[in-house]
Amino acid sequence: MSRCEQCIARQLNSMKTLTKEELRDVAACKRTLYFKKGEVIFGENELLSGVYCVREGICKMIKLSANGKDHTVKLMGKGKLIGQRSVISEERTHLSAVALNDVELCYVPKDQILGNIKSNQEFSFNVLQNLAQDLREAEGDLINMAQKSVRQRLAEALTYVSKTFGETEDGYLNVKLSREDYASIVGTATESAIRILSQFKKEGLISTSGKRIKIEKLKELERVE
Amino acid sequence: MSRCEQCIARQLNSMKTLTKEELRDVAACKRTLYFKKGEVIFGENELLSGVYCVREGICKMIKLSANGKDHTVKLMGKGKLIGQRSVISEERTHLSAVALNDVELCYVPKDQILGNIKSNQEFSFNVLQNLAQDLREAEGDLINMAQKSVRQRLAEALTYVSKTFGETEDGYLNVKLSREDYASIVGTATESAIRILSQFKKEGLISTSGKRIKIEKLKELERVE
DNA sequence: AGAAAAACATGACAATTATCATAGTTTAAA
DNA sequence: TTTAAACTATGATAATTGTCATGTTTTTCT
Repeated sequence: MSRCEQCIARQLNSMKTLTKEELRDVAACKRTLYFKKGEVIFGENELLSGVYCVREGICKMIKLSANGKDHTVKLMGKGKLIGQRSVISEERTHLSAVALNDVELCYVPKDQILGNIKSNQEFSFNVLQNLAQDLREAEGDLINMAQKSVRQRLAEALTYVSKTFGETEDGYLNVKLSREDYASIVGTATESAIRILSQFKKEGLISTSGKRIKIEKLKELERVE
Repeated sequence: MSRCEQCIARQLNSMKTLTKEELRDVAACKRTLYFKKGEVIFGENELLSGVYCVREGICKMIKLSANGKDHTVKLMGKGKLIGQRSVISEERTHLSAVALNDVELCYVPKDQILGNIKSNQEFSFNVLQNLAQDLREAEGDLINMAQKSVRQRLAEALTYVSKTFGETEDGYLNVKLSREDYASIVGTATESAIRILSQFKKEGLISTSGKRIKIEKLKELERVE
């Protein structure tokens, strides 16, 4: 009952370079897993025996800190591969993966992935390009953290969520994140995130309905100082 | 007159997985370049036609910011490959590379590198593992920036420089960095870096002689709060 | 629908970090 | 060796961000 050929993920990541036969082998050993909002897919310092491909929903990659306030390093939406880095470098995980909402994941054993890396040149190069891209993004985030204010970072987080995960017909962000989530992404205290979002509201840059957020002035938000 | 076989860099990066023949081809098209302290190897948003391998000296990868204060993303010592990411992802550079002291670089055209990636599975996988490693480090830096104080980050920068580039027989750091350099690495104002280094001195964690720095109490420095 | 829990909001204050100013030191170049 | 330039040092003050406390609103669960 393998349907890897039609899987959305195949359109979105390195899997698209696999041949029909390779894909059939992946399908043969994959498993579909479901996690509810808040459930932990894996923790820090774990050995992974495979990678997870996000088929539905969003996961957050987080790092716990001493004071209990964790930092969200990145959000993984549809088609993203989780655990790829750890499997490739054969190290333990250094981040946890947590379901941000209800998610459906496709689990592929690492031997299958590594096997394809060794045997399929195109797949291997595609994974390489993906990692290079991830690296660029990580360095970009690092620079943002170093050079921009909390206010700027929060504005960017909003536009990022809008662009990456889209908006409903009435203009609200598709993804519901709590203020605490935003604080964790931006790297600030929850109260600071709340305060700044309140400012954005007063300035008319965004509006809210409950915890739903709507970006009113994208251009201005992108130019926040 | 190719001496790639003996090159120090061959011990330290993916080049070590190349066959004798491949290495000979690399040697045939490589060029050795020299840059004096402060000279720019390449700037931001440039297209690279090859990668640079550090044979002697240290380069810093920096990102310019609006206010003129740039951020040092990483230091590249002996054996590190500069520009690898941009060449692999076929994007423009997003960082500049600047000589931190006098450096000797080995330039290898990108076709040579990409060719080896396509043809030598072991080389390709090694590059993959290197990128995965770089990614882990970048994410680690991001988390440090988000979760730690300037004081903690500066303490880490000192131990990092000590571990990575070593010390002279009399215990001073091999690499001479200005306070401004440290500030740029840590992501803070130069005055703040100066102030905190002064504190470290008062606390006996380090001592200085001119701009040379000696770590006196490594353990305590690693545990700075 | 109603109660409990979670999330949001905001004030007051503290801590950290940045900025500006000014002076002393070290380094490097003439 | 002298002299300018660069770097280091430190105080005073401002700006940003974090913490604690408290009350309100929204969501969730029964």
